Amino acid sequence: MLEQKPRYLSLVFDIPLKQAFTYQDNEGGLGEIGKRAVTDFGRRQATGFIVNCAGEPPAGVDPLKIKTIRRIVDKEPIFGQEDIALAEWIASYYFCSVGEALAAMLPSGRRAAGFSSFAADDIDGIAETALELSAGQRAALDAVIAGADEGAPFYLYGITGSGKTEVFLRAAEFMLDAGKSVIYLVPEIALSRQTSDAIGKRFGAAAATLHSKMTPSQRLSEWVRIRRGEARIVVGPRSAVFAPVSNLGLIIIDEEHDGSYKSGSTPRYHGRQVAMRRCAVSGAALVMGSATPSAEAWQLMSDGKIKRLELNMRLSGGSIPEIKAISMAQSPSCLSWELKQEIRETANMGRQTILFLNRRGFSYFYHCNNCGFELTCKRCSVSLTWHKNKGRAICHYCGYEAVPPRACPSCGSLEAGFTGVGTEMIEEETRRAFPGLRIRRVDADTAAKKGGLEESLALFRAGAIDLLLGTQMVAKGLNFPGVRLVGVVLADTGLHLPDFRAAERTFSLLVQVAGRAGRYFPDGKVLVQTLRPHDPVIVRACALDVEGFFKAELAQRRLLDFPPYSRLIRFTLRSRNPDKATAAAHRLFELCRRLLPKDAEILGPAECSIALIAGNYRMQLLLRGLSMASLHAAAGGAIAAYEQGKDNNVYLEIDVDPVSML
DNA sequence: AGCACGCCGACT
DNA sequence: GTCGGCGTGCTC
Repeated sequence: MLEQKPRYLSLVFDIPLKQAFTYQDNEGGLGEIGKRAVTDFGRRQATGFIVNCAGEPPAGVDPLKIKTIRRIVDKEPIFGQEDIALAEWIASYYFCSVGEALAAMLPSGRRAAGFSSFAADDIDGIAETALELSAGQRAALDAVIAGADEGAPFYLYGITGSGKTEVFLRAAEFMLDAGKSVIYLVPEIALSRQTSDAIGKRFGAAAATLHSKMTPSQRLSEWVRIRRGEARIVVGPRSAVFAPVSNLGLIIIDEEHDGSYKSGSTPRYHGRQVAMRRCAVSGAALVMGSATPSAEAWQLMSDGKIKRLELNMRLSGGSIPEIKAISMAQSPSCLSWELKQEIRETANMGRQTILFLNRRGFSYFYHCNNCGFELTCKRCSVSLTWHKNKGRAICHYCGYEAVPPRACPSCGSLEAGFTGVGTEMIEEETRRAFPGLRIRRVDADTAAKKGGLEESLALFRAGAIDLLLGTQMVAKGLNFPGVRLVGVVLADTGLHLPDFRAAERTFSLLVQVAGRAGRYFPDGKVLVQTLRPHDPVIVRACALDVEGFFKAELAQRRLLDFPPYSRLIRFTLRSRNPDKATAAAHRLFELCRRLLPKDAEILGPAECSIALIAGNYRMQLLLRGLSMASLHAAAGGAIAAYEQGKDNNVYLEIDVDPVSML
């Protein structure tokens, strides 16, 4: 009996519409699940993904409205059933459409990571041929191999230079030998030509790389090599977690704590979360690693849900540099006498300095210059942000408002108020203090210019620059042999962002900076300027006391019900019209309140920390609960109801497990 | 998200 | 008199 050809195709599109659209197959009848098709969609043409084929149109579709496909794009399906299932999981977990999820899984993706990676040849000890393993490395590798099919993820916890990379590579080799495929995730910024080249040399033609400097056609050809099974180990950033490998055996997540694993645009997925899902579905092993794990990972390790493997020996025997906190409490200048002295000395030695500012522009927080007191929200424990127009300090989590005290509430000093520090200011002052030095500033603005960052770093490496001044991005490029001194201009700026992860990020950054400094210039010095040299976060970072930090930080998180002791879903409502944004936020709040489970609560609505972006006013609402499942159900219901009576010109953004609260 | 249709303000 | 602002509605 002749099998009836399916004539009706269900297509999804890369737009926020969650429904599928039915089309008739064209004459050739080549429509198949997993292929793309060009269609007439509304008044334009659009490419959609075929997610279903049937002999009859689905019920509820007006047959008169059904159009015919223009053409089928792909000869062979680009997505298998398991890829579509993963996209459906992403769509339901992150509240996006299946089409948006599928688009993100493609090599050219939705906006291909626009970040410019730079030539930090941070090969982190990757050797072309396998090195002799230390006892610690051997034990870790054996554990990974022995437990590879048991299900629980592994975590290689150890300082920079303890040889995590070599263990990752050996585990990868083991999987490749067993006929399986490997995905090796690295943070966006650290991924350089040299890193991928080094891994490429180690694995030869079996390796594929997907990095941000590649052209779309290069990405596509790598993608095809992976799909065909020619490349079985894939190295890349967040989006490489979707690499179309068959017979997945292992996913590696290097620098697990790194924020670039969380997507900043729809679909707002977390690479680690997707990796866990892929591994769970396929039975593959998952191995992560960092010297400074995320609080979530640390908690899972404490609970034994992630197996912790410690690597605590420094292979090269390199020493940890002296890390010193310098109090800026009474300093009239943003460069302390001591830092200036060290810069001068370094220059006299013919060596180089990196000055590190962990935030661009200005940030304001209330601070007492006499005793170090800071104004924070009692409920949310985040800094209150100064609103000049209202004359009030406001909590951006719960909306709490306070009139900032004239005198310090703690010591009564009048030397209290809102302080701000910016890159431009530092640059100006540094140039004034050291007219003879060749100084270069590197930040998002200067890096935006084509090759601006590359050029600066090349000049720095060549010794044509004496002092490099920059933001986060220089932190990962600290492996310049000519550098002697690393100065953190003001550690507090990151510490006082209105974000419950502020301490974690500041700590992590300082430890990473110090770890690298010691690795690449063992005679080096690290000076950390701070308004509060006795702040436990600063003290523990300078002592590289990760255990101590997490003990205190997790106690605090538990007290305030923040992750990892709760889960979050964040709603952002933006509109040109502030009243509409506010009204929409209150309406969504009401809808959430009605559906809210017992073990959950709503924070807000409140203005976002950055309340006005590009003419859009932003309000936020935070759903917090013990289980993501129940939060999810409530959020889903609220969103559906919200979209029924859609307030026009208000855009709703949903962030599940948000990483940045700004 | 696009894209078109549609109705009110300052310009060749 | 029109160009153009963006509010509204729809996409098989």
